[in-house]
Amino acid sequence: MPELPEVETTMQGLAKIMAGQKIAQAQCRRQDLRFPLPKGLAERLKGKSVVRLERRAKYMLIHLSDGLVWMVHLGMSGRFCKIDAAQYDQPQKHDHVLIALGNRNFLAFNDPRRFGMMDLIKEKNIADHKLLKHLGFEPLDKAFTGKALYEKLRAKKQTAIKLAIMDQKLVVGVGNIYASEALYDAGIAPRRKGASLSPKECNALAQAIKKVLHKAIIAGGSSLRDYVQSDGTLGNFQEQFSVYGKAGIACKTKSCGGSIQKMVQAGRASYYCKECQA
DNA sequence: AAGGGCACCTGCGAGC
DNA sequence: TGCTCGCAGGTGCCCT
Repeated sequence: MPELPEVETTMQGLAKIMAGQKIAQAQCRRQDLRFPLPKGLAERLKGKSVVRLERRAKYMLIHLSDGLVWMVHLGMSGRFCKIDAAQYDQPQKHDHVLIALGNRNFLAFNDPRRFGMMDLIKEKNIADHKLLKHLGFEPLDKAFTGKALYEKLRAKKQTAIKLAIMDQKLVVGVGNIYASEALYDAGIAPRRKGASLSPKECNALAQAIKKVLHKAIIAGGSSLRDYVQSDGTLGNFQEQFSVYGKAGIACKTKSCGGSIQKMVQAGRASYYCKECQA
């Protein structure tokens, strides 16, 4: 479910509730998420204060007062819900980890498919973490430019461009939805080989990635306010999709006369307009 | 060595 | 109405 915008808005929502607060209590109800939860997670969270939160790729890094970092990935179906004391005592079906904060706020990590993961690591080891050290550019960083993308794609001779931009080693945070959206915006066909893109096309694509992610963050942020929503819909952003999930619908570039096509790449749905994307 | 495919799970909607 | 099937927004790892 969550791509970078959802993780970013979830983290912003969490920050409003958690930052500066003490974790008064925690409970883990299932250990078996994507990976087993770190040993003694609940006990190790208890009594710590939340110093600050940051995002790296689709990982949320929650810095605690003892120099540990609580690392959370939402997987496909994970979300944080603000709950009340009653639900803390009687959690819902997929509430796997629960937190009671010093300010009498309660949070549940709910994840039906259990593709989410958590870890607890030392702050100084973040950069070396197995799941973090291979990550590529942050798409919203200044360093992620068309030139940088072009150079990375030199090494991606045979890979279709859609798969290349979803490769977290190249650029992080672009999932299946925003890959289709960004390629449409840049006018590039999803099946093109990565290495076939010109510098100009790489520039258009890098800008398109930034644009679609930024727009989604704004949409999610505006609907988030002071509670943690993250049900994946990001407010009304789905209504703003140009191609994702719109097979058979007329392309919004009316003059092209095309309609949105659906195909499967590496087992995942891709949406595009064959008139507008070459 | 890079790239494709699979596996990990549950829920939901479409179709019969 | 109730079942089965296919599909879902992530990603590490195995196999070729």
